[in-house]
Amino acid sequence: MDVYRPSTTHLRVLPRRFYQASVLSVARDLLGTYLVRTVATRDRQEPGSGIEYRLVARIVETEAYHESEPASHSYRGIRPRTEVMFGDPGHAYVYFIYGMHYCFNVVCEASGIGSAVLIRAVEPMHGEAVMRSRRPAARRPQELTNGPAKLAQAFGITRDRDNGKDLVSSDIRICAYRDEPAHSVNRTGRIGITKARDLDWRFTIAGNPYVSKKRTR
DNA sequence: AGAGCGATTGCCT
DNA sequence: GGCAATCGCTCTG
Repeated sequence: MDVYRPSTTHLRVLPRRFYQASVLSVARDLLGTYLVRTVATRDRQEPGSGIEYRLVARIVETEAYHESEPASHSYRGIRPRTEVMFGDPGHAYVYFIYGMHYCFNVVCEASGIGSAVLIRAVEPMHGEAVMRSRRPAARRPQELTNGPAKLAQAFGITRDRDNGKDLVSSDIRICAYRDEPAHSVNRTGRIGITKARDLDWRFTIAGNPYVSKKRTR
């Protein structure tokens, strides 16, 4: 049996309207879509000749955040850091946490409403070699991308470089795959937060080995 | 101005 | 399971 590896040519970029919906439905619907980073390099032998490669991974775990609940960065209103959460849907919100990690989010709902979906885990499909080189601490394949800061590292996502980027047209995009198989969704409480613990706003693809480990606490 | 802490990870026992 | 790393953001005074 062949390894399941979607062809890059059969990935189509999700349109703006996909993101202009309730944060909970977007968080659920992002499962089974593909995070794609296109990297342009320069050929050493022939300067000027364009070479590019792609990092592709399937989204398997998400969490919703909304201005109406205190666990969200947007709860305190518009600030320099949270400005993009209140901006147009379909853009990247990247924040810096614990003095050393970045996390990648997708802005959704209408402009003016502060909401975003945190991408917590993805399953690599293309470009594993590059991801491994960026994640030397990873012992097992799952450790490449089974956590929000891990996948940001694997994809080279940082605040300076990527915060505010348009996911419809920039070098970071999210795509649907034509022949993506159906999956079942689990819904649980969010990980690592202390506020609004009662909300089941975390979505995972049931049984996927790249779903992040749940830590006690 | 300063304290306290966070949507995490990796190393140690 | 415990805990250090490391700094931007928020709140308090």
